[in-house]
Amino acid sequence: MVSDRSLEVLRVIVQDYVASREPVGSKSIVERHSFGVSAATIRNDMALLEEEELIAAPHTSSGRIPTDKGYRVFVDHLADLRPLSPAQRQAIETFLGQSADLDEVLARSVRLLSQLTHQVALVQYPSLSRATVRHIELVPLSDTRLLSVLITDSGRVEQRVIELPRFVDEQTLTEMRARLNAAVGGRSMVEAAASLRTLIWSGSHELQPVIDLIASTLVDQIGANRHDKLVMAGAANLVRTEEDFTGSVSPVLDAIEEQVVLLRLFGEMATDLHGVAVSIGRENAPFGLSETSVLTSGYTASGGDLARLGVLGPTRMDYSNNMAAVRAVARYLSRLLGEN
Amino acid sequence: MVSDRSLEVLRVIVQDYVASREPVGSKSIVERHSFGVSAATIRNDMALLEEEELIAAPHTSSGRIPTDKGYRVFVDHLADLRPLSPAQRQAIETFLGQSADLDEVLARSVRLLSQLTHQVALVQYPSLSRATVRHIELVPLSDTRLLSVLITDSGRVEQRVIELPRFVDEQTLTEMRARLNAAVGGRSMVEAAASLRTLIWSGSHELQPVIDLIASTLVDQIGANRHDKLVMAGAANLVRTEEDFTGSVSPVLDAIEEQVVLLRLFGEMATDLHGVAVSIGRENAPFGLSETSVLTSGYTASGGDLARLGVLGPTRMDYSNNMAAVRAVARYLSRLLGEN
DNA sequence: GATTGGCACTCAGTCAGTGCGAGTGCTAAC
DNA sequence: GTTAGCACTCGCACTGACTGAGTGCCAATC
Repeated sequence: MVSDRSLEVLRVIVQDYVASREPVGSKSIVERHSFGVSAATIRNDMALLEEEELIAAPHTSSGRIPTDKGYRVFVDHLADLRPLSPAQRQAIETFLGQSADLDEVLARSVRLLSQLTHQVALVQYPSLSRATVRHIELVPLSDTRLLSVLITDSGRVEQRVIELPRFVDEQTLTEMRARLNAAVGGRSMVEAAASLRTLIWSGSHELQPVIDLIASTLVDQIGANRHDKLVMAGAANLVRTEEDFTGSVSPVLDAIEEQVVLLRLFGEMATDLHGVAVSIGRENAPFGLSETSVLTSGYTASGGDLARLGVLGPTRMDYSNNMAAVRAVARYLSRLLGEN
Repeated sequence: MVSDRSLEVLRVIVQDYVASREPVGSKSIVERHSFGVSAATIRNDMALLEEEELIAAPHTSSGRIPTDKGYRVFVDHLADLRPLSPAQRQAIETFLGQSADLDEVLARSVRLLSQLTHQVALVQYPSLSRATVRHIELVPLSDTRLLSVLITDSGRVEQRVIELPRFVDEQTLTEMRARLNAAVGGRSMVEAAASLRTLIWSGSHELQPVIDLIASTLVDQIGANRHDKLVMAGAANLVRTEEDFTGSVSPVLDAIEEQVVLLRLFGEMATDLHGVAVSIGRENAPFGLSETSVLTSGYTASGGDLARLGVLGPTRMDYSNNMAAVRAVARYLSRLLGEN
């Protein structure tokens, strides 16, 4: 069994290795930390940790570095969620303080997060699922082109251009607009979609195909879950930490340009709702990210819509700081978007 | 004076160096190309080219590589705009064939371009300047929160959430909506903004501040030129070509995350309208991109709105292919968006 | 005058050999 | 359980010799 001191040794190994990028040896531990015991004792502890596969030696005779399992224990039991520095808090305030539309807020959040953590930051768009339809607008762009705009009570807007099979006059359009709004206004997205699917046009029969087309486009807009969209920032940070990857970073860069992969990863990490979920190294192997760690946290937008944000970087990262940053930004974003 | 054959030598030096990443020597030239002269003659030509600073030797005794100036001559006089392969044409068709909204089209274009060129691709959002206002919609989100939606005839939509100082009933809102639409409907962006700035509320005096607030927000929306926005894809390609940069790629990655820089660069390259503009190596020094080349071309969206797209990569790149790809995507995009 | 063959010279890259030092593992003593 | 001592390992940095691609120049040739 690993003793308390052994765990303490693991902690300083993780901390020192993260700070210095160099395998840490027993001697440097007793130099830098006051354990009150000699290097030999530390060595015994390290032998224990190695037996448990919490640390490993890159070469036969060199310092030790944490394994994925070691990081896991560190994150689960040893990491103190270091509170953000005043400067960092300040950064969040000034960065997100000014109000703006959703796109803008998320774009700023992701940049902020990448600056706070020096890693690649990711923010998922909130799902539309729980919102209700506030308003539908139909705007003629030309004789046979129509812009349909769907507005939800959370203030989100989806637009789509529709090619009409035939000309529709302004008068009819007004009627259609009224009819559509009556059918969906105030309803939840699911209800609204159902209502649209069975919409019957009370006027001229010839217009039924037109209204069908519009309705199906709107259903499409409702279904166009922005949940499958995410924004990213700080790719440069990956290159800066290139030495932390045994191979090349380019497969990692490939993976993070493949949004689908990241979304699946985000999905699987959705267990822990408001805490920070951490997935380390080989745990991410199914996503082609076996040398990276991913920290995510959930945030809630208006209407209880849920999404995640997080950072991605080499397993050798400052978990304490990054977890705190992810949590702080998620909370701040929840507050900012929850106000609606 | 550099003879015709010398220029031909420059061409093959550029081509071979781009293909092999290795300095090319006189011997390998006569081996791979049928000049009908001996290596010694080629050497004389190369001495000429070196005198003109079109090629340079990395080490005293090694093959030669093109200088920035050499690439410039190559691009201006020697590059044949190699037509895209059928597979590439096919890719463009399938990638951009399906209709979708602007965001989606641009997102696809940028990915396509990065795949065709294996470089970082950039697409600027078209400016709103020449569009006219089609419609303004005001949607109450709560008692004191209002969503203002601005729709242009090019089918673009700008939204903004407004905090009202006081409650405004549905009736009044309808009047305001009508008033605003009357003031701006069908007008160009510039005219609409002017009209909004001087808008007087004919009803209750108490509501003047409210309409002022809404009007100023709308002016803001009009001014929110999306021209200052661009999308990027293929950052991974930069890392893959890392060896082509003498130093690190990380300053380059920094620069391309700084959208402002790229937009300024795009702005300065706006000379050549429909051709492909090329900026090579040190020509980009003011933007911190002195080891990269940028190829851009303009495209036109609906209403004559103009924007640029292009690729960015190491000076050692396949100019012929990339220029052709940039031009092809720009043309296709113009056709796709111009239809509106 | 352009082209060519010949030849000495340069220099980056590679590879093996060497010495150094940080760090371990083990054992015996405390 | 802790400590000191010591032999051993092995990555790393350094060195020096060697190789080969490639040049520059000159005299001969077309």
